[in-house]
Amino acid sequence: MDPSDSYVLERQVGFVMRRAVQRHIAIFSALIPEMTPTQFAALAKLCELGQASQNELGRLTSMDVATIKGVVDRLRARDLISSEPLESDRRRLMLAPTRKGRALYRKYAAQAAEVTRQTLAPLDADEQRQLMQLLERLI
Amino acid sequence: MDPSDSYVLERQVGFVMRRAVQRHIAIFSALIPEMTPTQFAALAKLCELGQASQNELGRLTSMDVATIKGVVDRLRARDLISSEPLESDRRRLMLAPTRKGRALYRKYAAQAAEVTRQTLAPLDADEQRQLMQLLERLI
DNA sequence: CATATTTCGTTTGTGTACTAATAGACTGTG
DNA sequence: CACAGTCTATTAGTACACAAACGAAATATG
Repeated sequence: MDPSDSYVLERQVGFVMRRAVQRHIAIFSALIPEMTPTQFAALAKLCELGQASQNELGRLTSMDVATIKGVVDRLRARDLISSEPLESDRRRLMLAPTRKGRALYRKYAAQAAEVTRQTLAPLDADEQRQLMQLLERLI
Repeated sequence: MDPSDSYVLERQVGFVMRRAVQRHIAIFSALIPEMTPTQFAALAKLCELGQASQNELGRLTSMDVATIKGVVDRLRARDLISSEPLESDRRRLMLAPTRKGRALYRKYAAQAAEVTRQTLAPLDADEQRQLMQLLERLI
């Protein structure tokens, strides 16, 4: 049997999702050139929480330990978050947004919501809700 | 205004898509440990076409010129594809799957389709079709 | 109390993915 | 023919993303 009977690249979810993510990232970096989507996600979650350990922040933003470390390093290098070892558990590194980090978050929070709007713009309101619900059920 | 009124990480398409892609990649690498999704996409498209230039293959698999180069390098290093400068246009690098590459593609084509099935498994047939159509309209 | 297990952060290595810059080769137009 | 613009591939640099392995610290269990 011709393998192409069972496999057509363009019909695979992975391929379609990869392309959709590419478009989303392009929109994001046009609207928020100062940061990557991942960096913004980490900063936003940390602003929402006030503070969190690195590990915790990674879990809440769905980032691997190695990934969150890199993201935290870059945010800290830009003085957007601060880190301090925890007294009561010296394995843990408590993170908190700096004043500068909170300001940047406030500056871009509306823009970040706009990124979602533009990404979903080809769909009407009903379809947007459907897509989000279907995607959430894939996780 | 509290920024969290307009921005909630978990409600952003980018975040939800990133998580869905993470799950998809986990399923892929469980079923096809020998190759990454990107490498399989390139190999599959090349098997479908018979041959293509590096640039052309990149366009057809939605990979940047720098990205497709790395993918091609790794496939060539494993002797899954061959490359040769084109006589009639010495800028172009013609690629073709090797016998080994075609064999590997045949071996995994059905598995790759199974990856899509497992990724979409939480949805019924109708919802699967809906999701694919909605995602395609985002591109 | 002692030790087995778990947790947290780090490091290394591999593989996308993009930008920007460069060089070489082709094409079209004056 | 000349040369401006375009196309192709490469390189360098930055940033996720995951696996695997490690040490240090905390916790659980006997």
